[in-house]
Amino acid sequence: MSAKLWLTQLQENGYRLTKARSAVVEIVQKSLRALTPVEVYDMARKKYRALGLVTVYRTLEKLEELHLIQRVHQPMGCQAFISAGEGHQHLLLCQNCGQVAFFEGDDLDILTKSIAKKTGYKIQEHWLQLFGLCANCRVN
Amino acid sequence: MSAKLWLTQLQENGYRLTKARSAVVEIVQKSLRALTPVEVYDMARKKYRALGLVTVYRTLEKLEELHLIQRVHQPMGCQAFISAGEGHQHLLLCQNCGQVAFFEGDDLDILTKSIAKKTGYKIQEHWLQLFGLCANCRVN
DNA sequence: ACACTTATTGACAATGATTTTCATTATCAA
DNA sequence: TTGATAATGAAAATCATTGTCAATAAGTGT
Ligand SMILES: [Mn+2]
Ligand SMILES: [Mn+2]
Ligand SMILES: [Zn+2]
Ligand SMILES: [Zn+2]
Repeated sequence: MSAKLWLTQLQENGYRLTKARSAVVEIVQKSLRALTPVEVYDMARKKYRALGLVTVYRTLEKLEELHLIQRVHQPMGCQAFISAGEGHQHLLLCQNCGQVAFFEGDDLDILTKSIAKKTGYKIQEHWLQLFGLCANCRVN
Repeated sequence: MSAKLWLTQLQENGYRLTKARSAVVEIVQKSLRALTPVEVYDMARKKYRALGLVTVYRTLEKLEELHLIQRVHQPMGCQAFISAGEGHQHLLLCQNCGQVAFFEGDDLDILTKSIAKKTGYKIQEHWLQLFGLCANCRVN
């Protein structure tokens, strides 16, 4: 999905198209690693100087609401966002450079059924996240 | 593990045994759901009125350091702690009452190997967390 | 039991992150 | 072009966490 499409999505949901939003979207959409609000602010201000940090927060809020981005939880902190995968996907994070890869096709059915039986819980959701080293960082 | 054992652990690691710590430990150790620092503060103050919130933070810090508690990440927030499981375990959270259950015996080897091959990543860790309804909340 | 050393405490202040308020501005439908 | 109003950035407010510090209490040795 391109930045243009994100902006369209915003418009289609009744939000106006502004320079501030464009700048934020452009940064977040193409980032390969999760960014914090301040990081987005710093980077996006290179494209649009007048941008305010508050607007970054507000824009991220809307992008999350539209499922265009998702929050990334990490040992070091949980306030970073990354362009969201489509459908049911999971994250694989490089512990060195932060690069995020998506993967799908996990089959946790057997596991969840077994856990459900053992614990008596009705399982409705799961979070799975892998950590490691990306191809680049692995060699260096 | 009992509250008494936690206090012993603290002592064995050179920390002194105090009323403040006892109160915090007693609350956190027996809780079936993850508690935030303020929740711990409110609950522990019923046992020890003079307790300060700062001490709760400091005690939780030490308990985490000794792996007696662990941070719980949830959609609503990531600043709650629960008595830690032993060894490699995962969490199962009740979305209604917050009750936490541990489980082990997940076998993600096949999955991680497949992902490693596909992505080129070297996988070193994983986070797995299940969400659902506990036996009680399921019926009510 | 007592005295001594020093870790621990709670109050308060400082910081950092996020949210709210508000007057001004810019978007977009008419 | 105009007008209604969503969106903006600055500043202030709130909330969570961390740092400072003088007073206190835990544990050690006597
Ligand atoms: Mn999955
Ligand atoms: Mn596991
Ligand atoms: Zn990397
Ligand atoms: Zn429940």
